[in-house]
Amino acid sequence: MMLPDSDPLDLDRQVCFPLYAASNLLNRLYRPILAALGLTYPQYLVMLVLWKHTPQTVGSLGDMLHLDSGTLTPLLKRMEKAGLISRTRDATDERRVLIDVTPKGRDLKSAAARVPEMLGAGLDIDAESIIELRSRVRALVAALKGLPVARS
Amino acid sequence: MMLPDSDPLDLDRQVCFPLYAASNLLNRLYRPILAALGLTYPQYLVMLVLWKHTPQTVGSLGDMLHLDSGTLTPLLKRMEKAGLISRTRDATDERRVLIDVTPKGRDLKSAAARVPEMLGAGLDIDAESIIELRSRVRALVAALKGLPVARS
DNA sequence: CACAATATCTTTGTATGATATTTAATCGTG
DNA sequence: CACGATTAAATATCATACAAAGATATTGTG
Repeated sequence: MMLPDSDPLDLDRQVCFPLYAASNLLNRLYRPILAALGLTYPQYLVMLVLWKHTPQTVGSLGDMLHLDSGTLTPLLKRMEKAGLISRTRDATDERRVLIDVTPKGRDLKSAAARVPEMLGAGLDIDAESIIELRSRVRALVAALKGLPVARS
Repeated sequence: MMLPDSDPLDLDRQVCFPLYAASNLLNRLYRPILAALGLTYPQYLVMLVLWKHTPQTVGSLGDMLHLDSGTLTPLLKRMEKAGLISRTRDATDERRVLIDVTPKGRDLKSAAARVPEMLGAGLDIDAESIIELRSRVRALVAALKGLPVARS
């Protein structure tokens, strides 16, 4: 994605590149903090969803996190192996797999509550900037989801 | 007293999640377009740098793209195998590897010039929003780079 | 000059993510 | 009810990313 001025191949003019870099850098920042909980960042996102509402299907998790089953299935299997969640075929519709938190997964919630503040700690950015940024990025995500998906 | 919407574990309140989602969605959008050029998104970023200034070392590419050599080395090897770049030990300092574009890599530039406009095409976002977003994300990236790296 | 500290890149192991393909279950329609 | 179309997950393959460890080369300092 590009702004309508000058050299279209200038890294500094790209909008996507800072987003890509920010995503990588944030993941790097989260990693050691979440590792203490035995989680990766996408696994943490799955837990956030499950702590709000359970059970979820692989598909409903994918809708919320914008990921598909090809990514989620192996990730959820690792979480199951770690004892954080359970995966059960839905008796009503055997195509679906229901994802639920285990007691161990539920226990993690209190420790996770401190994660957001730990992240913000060293970050030299004011609240207004963060809120404005969040609003702008959300608008972009909405626009990206609204795009007609190219059918092959 | 805690307001109901101030739950720190609410997915909707996170700043990082929209950034993560936007990055994934953008990569998904870029993929088919760049595939026509035989590039992935990070490979495209490497080419953007090289088209501006050459040669680069693995380290200088990493500084600019915020990636480390553990990510770049295999990526650059694939690009070398594809004939887009060359990798040569620096005779002056044998620790360093100089990365340069091949004629084939240089030829790709004209085709790549149309990539940015192809991306923006279906996106329903006005220029002001994009500029504001870019500015905010850049500030975040700068703040993230300014953080003291947590030593384990 | 010796040699420990540093710098640069590579390798290894683990975990994402993406697309395409496959498998199994359910739905819709004649 | 039959059966093709659709849906939901799982699987296969490829390419990132990261941390940590390893291999070389260079630098700095006594």
